[in-house]
Amino acid sequence: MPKQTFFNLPVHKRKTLMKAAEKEFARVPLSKASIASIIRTAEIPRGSFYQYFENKEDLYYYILGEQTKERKLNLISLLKKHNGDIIEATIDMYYDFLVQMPDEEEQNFLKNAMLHVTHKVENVFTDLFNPGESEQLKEITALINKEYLNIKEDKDLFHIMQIVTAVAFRNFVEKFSKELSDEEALESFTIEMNLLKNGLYKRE
Amino acid sequence: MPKQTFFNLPVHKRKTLMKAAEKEFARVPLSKASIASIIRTAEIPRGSFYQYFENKEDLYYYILGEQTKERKLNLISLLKKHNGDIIEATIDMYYDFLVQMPDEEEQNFLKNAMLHVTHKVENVFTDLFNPGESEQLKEITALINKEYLNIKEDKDLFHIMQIVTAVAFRNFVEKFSKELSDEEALESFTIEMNLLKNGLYKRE
DNA sequence: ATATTATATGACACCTTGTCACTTGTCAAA
DNA sequence: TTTGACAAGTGACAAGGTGTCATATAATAT
Repeated sequence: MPKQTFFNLPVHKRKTLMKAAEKEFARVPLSKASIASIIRTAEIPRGSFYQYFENKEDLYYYILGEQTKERKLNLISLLKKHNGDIIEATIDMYYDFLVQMPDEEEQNFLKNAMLHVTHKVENVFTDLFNPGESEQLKEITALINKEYLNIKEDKDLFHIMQIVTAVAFRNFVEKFSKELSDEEALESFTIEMNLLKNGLYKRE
Repeated sequence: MPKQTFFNLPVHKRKTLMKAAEKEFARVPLSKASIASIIRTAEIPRGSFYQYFENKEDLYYYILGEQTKERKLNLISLLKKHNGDIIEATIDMYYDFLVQMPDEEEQNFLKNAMLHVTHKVENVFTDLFNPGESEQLKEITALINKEYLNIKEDKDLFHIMQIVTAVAFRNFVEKFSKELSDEEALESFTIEMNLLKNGLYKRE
């Protein structure tokens, strides 16, 4: 987490810094990103950077976390739209990602995040459904229609969400790494989501 | 890929170098690993390193690839043991990983690989089933008993393998990141594998 | 007005990487 | 055995990065 000093900053300065960081993380993956480059762009002295953040990663995961907040809201509205059908909501979300992704910088940022995933990055994405989190999680689980689902106990819901996000995540990565078109990516994704719904094994 | 020069090296020297590299990659994740440290341990000059490898990553993915070869053989034998039941074979493999993992260094190496996954690392793991690969893939797909599976076309098999590996992989990462005991990890994994078999959604 | 605390700053020590001019080894042909 | 050509070995070096710290400055409380 950024230090308090960062949050005390005048909005203008804070935004400039974030902009510069996003630009750098869109340019190259985290491991190749340099603080030097960020502060050059933002025109702040080196010492100041360390006044605000522990290090590169601190800043990076902060940005990623902020983005997740928006995505969480999106998921909630999609669950409502699809009567709590978690798979349909996920498919819709996947579609939004592919088609609605606005500027190129944001796309590159995501691409770099996906291709050079660290566990933390993946968590930020799957944290959409992570237990022990905010009240938002409760809102989400309440929205999920368990009628559809093949679960006995409540904790099975957690496993289902783990599976859905793991597969969805992998599909994003594939989309970028194999440079699939939106249509190809969506087809592949839909096939896998249906396999998840119905089971990989034949019904007896 | 390492350069030819590396393969021309006397076995002794090559092994020393690999040992040193494995040690370094067990110590810290790829992004923090340093060539300087490797050559210090292996007692080879800096210039030589670049005679053998493009860079850190080149060496790293080579090691990871070598390890995959062994794992592939393991999978083949497990498929035979389980009559081509891909889920049962995967569960068995997961168990082997957890329980049979020999020395601590190998464990740390894997841990670092898992927690700081890049797309390439994940691929090395899922490449167990990647299409377009060796004849071994044919051997593996031939071994898989499609009777069990809920597939119409042959390409669905690919999707099934993607799903199984994505979920298995995620489970490994969770095991390390949440520091689960072998029993906990295995329980979670088995639940998810069964959900995959039978489907996340209720049968109508 | 003064003390206290928060913020800003950039030079610095230290570390890494990848390169390159140069040395050394190898081996087949003369 | 000499020679020459090519492969391999070597370490100093430039370029660039990180995190820290002593010092300067601003802001705030007393």
